[in-house]
Parts: sequence; C-alpha cells; structure tokens
Amino acid sequence: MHEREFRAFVSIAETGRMDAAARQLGYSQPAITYQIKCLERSLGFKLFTRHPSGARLTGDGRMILPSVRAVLMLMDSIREPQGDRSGELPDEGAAGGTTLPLVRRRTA
Amino acid sequence: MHEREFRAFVSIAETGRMDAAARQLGYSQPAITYQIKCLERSLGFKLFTRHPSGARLTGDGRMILPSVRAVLMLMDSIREPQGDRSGELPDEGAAGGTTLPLVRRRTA
DNA sequence: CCCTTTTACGTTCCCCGTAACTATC
DNA sequence: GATAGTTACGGGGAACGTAAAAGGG
Repeated sequence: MHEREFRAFVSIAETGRMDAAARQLGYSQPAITYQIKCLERSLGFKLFTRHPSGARLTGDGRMILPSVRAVLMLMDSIREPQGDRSGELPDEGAAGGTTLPLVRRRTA
Repeated sequence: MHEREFRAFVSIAETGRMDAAARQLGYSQPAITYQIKCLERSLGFKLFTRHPSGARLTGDGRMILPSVRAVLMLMDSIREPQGDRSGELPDEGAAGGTTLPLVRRRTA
C-alpha cells in the first residue's frame, strides 16, 4: 500500500511487462518484483499472473486499478499547490468539517 | 507522502494535539513529530503551527486536508474487497481503459 | 513549574541493486 | 539460448522508542 508500489502496479498493468515498468520508473527488475510481491501480500490476493510473455492483470487486479489510479492522481494534486500564494488562509483551529476548499491547482 | 503520515496528519488536525494523535495511532510522540516533519519536508510547506496548547493547522494544511482524507478512504476501499467472490473476472490483458468497475464493497 | 513538542541516539527493519537461478518458448 | 520473472544476499537508509532538552504559559 505504498505509493511506489501503486506506480509499479499501474505501469505493469499498462505495459504488460515488469521489466518495462522497471525501466519506466528507474528501478531494476527485481525491485519491481519485490514491490508487487509486497503489495500482493498486504492486500491478500494476486494482482498479476506471470507468463513468459509478461504479466497480466488478474480479476482482482483489474478491480482495484481505478481506485489506485485515483489515489495517484490525488497525491499528485496534493503535491502541486505550491507557487500561487495570494489569498491563502492564515491559521485555524482543529478541523472537523467534511467538505473544504479542495486543493488549489495551477491550471484552475 | 506515506499513508501513516497522512493518518497522523488527519488525527492531529482533528484532535489539535500531537500526543493525542500518537496515543490514538499507537506511536510515541517523537514518532509523530518525525512523521509530520517528513511530510512537511516532502511537501515543501508547514502543515501545523506549534503552540504550548497543541498544534493548529496552517492555511496550507487546511487546504490539503480534504484530499488527504479522500486518499485514506480510497485506500480503505482498496483493502476491503475480499470476502465476496462470486462474479469475478478470470483474467485479462493489459488495461488501457479509464473507467472500470470500481472496487466492490461489502455494504454496497 | 506544568504541558506540549523537539532533538539526540541507538536499534531494527525495509528497500534496493548485483548476481545467480528458474521457467517457458 | 533468448526472454521474462524470481530468489539470494549484502549495504545504506528510513522509522521507531527511550531518554533528555527546549519553548511558552
């Protein structure tokens, strides 16, 4: 359940290959194997079936793919909001609220 | 940008105290200080202002809180989908699709 | 002085790369 | 024997707890 594992998972799902994901993300192949193994262990089910031709998503893997993509997009959006600092709030107390002024993005 | 940092962040935001968050999450206070320090460093801005009375959200901290909560909820939903295995898909090739059968939940 | 957070330090465990192995074609 | 993935192993760094210190009422 770590971000880098999620990125590896999506990359493999898209390319169908672990070594391609490794190159894309700047890791060695064993590192990718390890990351996916950790992710599968923490989730309790297999994400890919391994073949000589590459790695293919299982039903479970395909099931969580959209949520994983959503997590990564949210994380990217959390990283962004630097640069524009004009009308920011000064300080505030403990927050119990639910809906709040979503992350500020450069483009919007 | 790790899950445990996010949980610490939300817990502090809700309680207004680092030591309360530490107790709630089962860590020592220094561990919480360390986690928030790491998170602030990786984000590039402060999340809390520290006072003798506790820790209070900065404007930036308040800004990302909803997205952080969303990430945690998504992660919980990714962990859940075990237990119901009746109509699951067998296997499939590389997935380039965008919208897919969201994570199956016990309640819905 | 009390309360909350931070710094210091040592230990443990995680994550990665290199190297060697296995499996399928 | 080529390609894709896995296992083995050692090193560097991350994350924690205990202990001690610092900052404000």
